Amino acid sequence: MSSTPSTPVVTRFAPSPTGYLHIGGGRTALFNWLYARGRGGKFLLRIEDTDRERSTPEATAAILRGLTWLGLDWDDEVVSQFERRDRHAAVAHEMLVRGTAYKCFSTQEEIAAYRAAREAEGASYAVFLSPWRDADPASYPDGAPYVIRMMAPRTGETLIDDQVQGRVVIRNETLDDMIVLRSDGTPTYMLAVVVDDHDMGVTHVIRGDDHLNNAARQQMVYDAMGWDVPVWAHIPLIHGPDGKKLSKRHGATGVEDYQTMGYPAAGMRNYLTRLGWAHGDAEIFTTAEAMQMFDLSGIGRAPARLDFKKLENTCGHHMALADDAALLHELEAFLTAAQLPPLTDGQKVWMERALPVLKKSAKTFPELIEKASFLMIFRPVLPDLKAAEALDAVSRGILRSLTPRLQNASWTKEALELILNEVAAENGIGFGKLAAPLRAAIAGRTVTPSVYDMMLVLGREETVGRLGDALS
RNA sequence: GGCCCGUUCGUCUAUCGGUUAGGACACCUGGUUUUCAACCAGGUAAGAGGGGUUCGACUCCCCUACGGGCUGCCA
Repeated sequence: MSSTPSTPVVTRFAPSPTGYLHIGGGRTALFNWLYARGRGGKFLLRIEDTDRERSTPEATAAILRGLTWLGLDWDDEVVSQFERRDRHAAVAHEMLVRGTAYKCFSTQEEIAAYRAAREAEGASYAVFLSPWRDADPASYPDGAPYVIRMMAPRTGETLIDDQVQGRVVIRNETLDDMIVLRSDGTPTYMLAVVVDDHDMGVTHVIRGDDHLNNAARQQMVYDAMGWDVPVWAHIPLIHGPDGKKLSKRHGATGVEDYQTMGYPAAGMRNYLTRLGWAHGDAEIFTTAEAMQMFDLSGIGRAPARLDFKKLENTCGHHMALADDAALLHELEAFLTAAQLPPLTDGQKVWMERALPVLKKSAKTFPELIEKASFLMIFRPVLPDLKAAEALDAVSRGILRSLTPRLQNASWTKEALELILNEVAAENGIGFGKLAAPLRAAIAGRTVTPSVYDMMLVLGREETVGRLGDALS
């Protein structure tokens, strides 16, 4: 590896804008981001939009949104690969001058025929060997279209010294002279990535292991141009819960899907970091801690399966750990993203009071809202079937005796505790028998946070009001 | 087909030749308790199979099986 320890780290994420940000891509971006940020380096973003047929500005916007939601910020301007096509072409021609590439006039039909013939011979592999590789320029056909092919070594082997996969050896005879410039003058991906990574000063290429084989060919381009080869780190792809490659039939594959499902971003980052990477027994950590700990050697070599239960658990920890004000903001952002009605001013006040308690037991925003349902509803509260059952005649009588005492109580947990215990004792019932109808009257349902927490959040006026509604 | 990569509890993983193979999620049991959670304590559960190397293999090598990737004038 040519980059010395003193070289500042530069990583990049380079998605193709052909759809939303895939969860696997999100994790790749996260790894690159953590690696750079943990070392005071740069994290760059490049959009690989050279395929004009499939690239759309909407997809680019979706990718940036996904990264932003995940909390991954990038340095410098976003680079468009397409806009750099002239530079790519210039490099291809420079390779021609250097004698590390050549013009090939073979047509696609000729290439197909070549392969078919080799296969008919029973050849184990059929890399195309261009007849123009060693041709005399004098024999070039006039004005015929041509591609520029890299003059790859035909013998020996190429070594990829990969930080995750180890030393991977690829025999050069299994690699063909790949095309670097198409007959229409546009660069191919293999050329464009190398030129861009070099020009952008990328020192560490951390990407999916579907590129592991490509690395060998790309390394040849670096060599052909006399450029420093970056540090390689090819990480395994994420699989679905069934161990198969993650695809649409698994459901959520886009980063934004996870946002609308209500996972907090911090939990998502933690989970994604831990998926396929480990640092001893560290499980729950902040992003700052992740930056400290993250290293290439901790990345596993086997594809990891997505586990929603663990994702939820991890998110639960981060929900509980979250700063209240920040959590409220994220909750509001979630409501918007999920196209749910925003909080009213009154609900917001209650939510601020409820958050310190509710966040401890919720794993996702939908769950948080579910637990906060008692403050999302308006008077008069309509009890559901079970709540109505809890409000039988006897219970209503007891609540009736409770109400006046609440009107004069100081609104603290201790004072309320005293009153409720007294009322329960006076009626010769356990606290549970009192809490059930009280809960039903306040929340209209039988599963809620603690009655004290609800009363404290709602305040005296609302609590007494709801009791009155239920008893009238 | 060829080439490349991978395989430890159900899942994510620790281990980097010598451990009762550890942790986390999930699951089960118990505790706490005003409901549901949360929380606390405990428990079940793993080295794909077969050969080597070695005093000793989860760890190193080979084969097989299974999974994945690449094999484009896509990225």
